[in-house]
Amino acid sequence: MRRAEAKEANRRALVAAATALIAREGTGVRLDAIAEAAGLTTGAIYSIFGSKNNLLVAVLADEVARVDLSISGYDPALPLSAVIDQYVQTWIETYSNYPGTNAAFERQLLLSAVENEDLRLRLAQMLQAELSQLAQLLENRVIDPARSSDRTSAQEGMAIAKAIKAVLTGLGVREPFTADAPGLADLARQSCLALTALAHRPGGKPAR
Amino acid sequence: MRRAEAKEANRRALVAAATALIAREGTGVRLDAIAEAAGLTTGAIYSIFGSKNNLLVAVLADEVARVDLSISGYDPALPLSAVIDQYVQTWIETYSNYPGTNAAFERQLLLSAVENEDLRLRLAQMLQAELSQLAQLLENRVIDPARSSDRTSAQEGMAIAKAIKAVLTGLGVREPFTADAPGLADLARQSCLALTALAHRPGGKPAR
Amino acid sequence: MRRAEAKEANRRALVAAATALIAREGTGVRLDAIAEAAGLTTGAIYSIFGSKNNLLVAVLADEVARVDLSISGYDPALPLSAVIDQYVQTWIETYSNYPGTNAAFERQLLLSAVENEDLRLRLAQMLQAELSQLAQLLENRVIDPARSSDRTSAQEGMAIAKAIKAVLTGLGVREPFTADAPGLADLARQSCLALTALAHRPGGKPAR
Amino acid sequence: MRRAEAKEANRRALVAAATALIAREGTGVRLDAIAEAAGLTTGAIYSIFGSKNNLLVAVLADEVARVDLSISGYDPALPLSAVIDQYVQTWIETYSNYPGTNAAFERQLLLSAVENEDLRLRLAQMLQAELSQLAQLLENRVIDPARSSDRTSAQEGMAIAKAIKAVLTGLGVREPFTADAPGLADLARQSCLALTALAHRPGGKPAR
DNA sequence: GATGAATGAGTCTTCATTCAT
DNA sequence: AATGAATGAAGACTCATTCAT
Repeated sequence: MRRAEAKEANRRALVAAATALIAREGTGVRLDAIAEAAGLTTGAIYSIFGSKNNLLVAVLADEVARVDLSISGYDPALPLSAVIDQYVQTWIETYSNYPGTNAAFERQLLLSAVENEDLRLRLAQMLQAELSQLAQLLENRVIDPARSSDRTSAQEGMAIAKAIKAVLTGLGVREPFTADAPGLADLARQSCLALTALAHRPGGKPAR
Repeated sequence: MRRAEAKEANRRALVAAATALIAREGTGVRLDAIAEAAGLTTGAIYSIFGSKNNLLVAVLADEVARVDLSISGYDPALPLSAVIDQYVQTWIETYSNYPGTNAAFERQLLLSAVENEDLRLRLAQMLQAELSQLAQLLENRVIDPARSSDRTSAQEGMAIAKAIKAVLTGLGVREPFTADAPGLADLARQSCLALTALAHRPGGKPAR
Repeated sequence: MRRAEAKEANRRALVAAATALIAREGTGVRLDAIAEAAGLTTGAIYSIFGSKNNLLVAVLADEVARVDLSISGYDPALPLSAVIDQYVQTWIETYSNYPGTNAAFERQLLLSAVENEDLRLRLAQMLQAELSQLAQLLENRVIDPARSSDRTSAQEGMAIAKAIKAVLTGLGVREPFTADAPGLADLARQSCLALTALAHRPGGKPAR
Repeated sequence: MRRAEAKEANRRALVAAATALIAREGTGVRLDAIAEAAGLTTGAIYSIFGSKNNLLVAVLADEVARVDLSISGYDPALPLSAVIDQYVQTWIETYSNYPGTNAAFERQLLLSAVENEDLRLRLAQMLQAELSQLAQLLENRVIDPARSSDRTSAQEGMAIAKAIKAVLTGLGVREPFTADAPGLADLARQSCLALTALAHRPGGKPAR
């Protein structure tokens, strides 16, 4: 089945080209540019995806899959703050490794998604999935090492997950408008750790 | 000077119309639509602003001015958490009062400014100003009412300000993709309060 | 109001250009070609008509108006056969004067109309109007000069009108596929006159 | 020779599918649609016919063959009006049996052939053949049963044949634009019978 | 200063056709 | 012989911008 393989390869090439170009120029990229970057023609895009919109959705789906893989399996014994620290660390690395690309890509997608129903639904779904994964990771964790019986409830896990996601998204979105890129990583880490306060309860002083 | 007055009135009408439409449809709105909403024609936009881009910049500048006015003068005696609470409260109200409009407007501008250098610079400047104001508000505040001598430094004020802004921006940007709009206000409040932990120091009690 | 006049002139130029080109090449003509022929640009077509389809409809409406004018006022005293003769004569002249153009235009429109709902409805309406006019012209006419009291009923007028229209349309549509263009006029005339037989009644032998 | 048989079967399937689709959607149908309807792929069309145009020609040729078969052998003793009646009856049946299909097919081909030289020549040839057959059928027929020696000449036969064909084509082409489909059969019959008047000569009684 | 008709470059999309398998 | 993925030319439509009135 050489045929199917070739098609799959082209499909991947197009998604990769699209991802890169979208990160740089936004979803307004011309199909010609994407096709050329993939060594194909616009017709191929239509042959494979049917429309520009479907290509965008495919690009998004691809991203979802990648994220799904990266957030798995943290040691169940880790306390809350350690898990958060590790998660943020991963985020920072991803963020720094693909200089600008990854974050820019998400920003661009967020932007277009507001005006594009198809994309909005997909993105909502993807973000929801990410959130659930993170919430699960933060659930049933020791809050204060000194009191190991005190663990995060599912609600707390979700609340912290939402707050963390908001902080990171906010930092990412605002990044192009701020001068001090260097301090970003630290701020992200400190802020997210501070959010553990959302789980503290009456034993100490409650956060609520 | 009737001429000048009329021009000024038209200018205002166009900025208002543009603000509303951008909030709803993004910066991709057609000039025709903006002109019509303002009871004028596209030609007027060129007469007054010279280009679509200049109109967008004007819209943004208008917003800056409005924000500058709203964040002023909190009682110097208020402790850190009270100031944050009040600030978030204001944000929530703004957010709810102009259903979607205000927040949507910022979202749209924030997101599309990435592709537009003119806009990016203006927006960076505006966001920086907002940030400084907020940082100043949070500076030299009592952290823990029990220890009134323990006050936030300028650095801490800035750090908390950045974190708060990130949380609020993140919540705003993600909002169109999340189901539970109702819980938004609470989450915003709790999260921002949790960020006071950024000011707690080893000597005092850790954030609760 | 120079503005409006200019627009109206452009509108007419576009309709004329479109009519001519459609006759020659069919409704598949490129908008560029039409615009160029009218000394304008494609944008003008969109400014004035909004879409290619609307232009086609306008072209059709224009044709309707022209036909409406040409079929009016035959002497009420003329007997049936004379009216038919005159009508066919007019048809033949129109047909010959615009060498191919007119007939070709109708043919082309008939063709595209089958696949274009908008056009189909308009054309149906136009053909219905034409038919009614002709039917009215043929109603209450003396059938046999020898028996001047014997006149066509409304039903008979309509039936003959339909038959005449069918013959003429049929001849027009088949014309590009027949060799003997010269005999066309005569055949049209004889055939239509023969259709008066549709009105003969029991006094002679009924046609029905 | 399994290969040849399979090819022939595919050929037939494609012609049948094309005929049906052309009837419904016109010659603008996509090759994909035709191929799919025939259970094949576009490549097969090129393998067998070489081009879309050749397929259309083949479809037309197929139709010619079918028509040749259907118009044969009317009783030589039948008078003119009876032959016409029978012919029209056949037409009406064909028309009604394949609801719309058959007539629609001819309509579409007739109309689109104008823009396609290959098709035009073929169609001209086919229509000429049909016409000759019908003319021959109408030649040397008794015009008025009361005067059996009065028979149609070859010229008269041809004239009536042309007129009948024009009427039927005209009715068929106009059909999609008229409301009263039910009356169509009757009108066709009456009109064609009225055309016998084309054979009446001064000596005999005038057309009734 | 405002009007609004026209411009025209920019893009997505369609589909007959090709060709390696 | 048939497949079906890719091609690429063609064409409709959008919209910021211009400019005569």
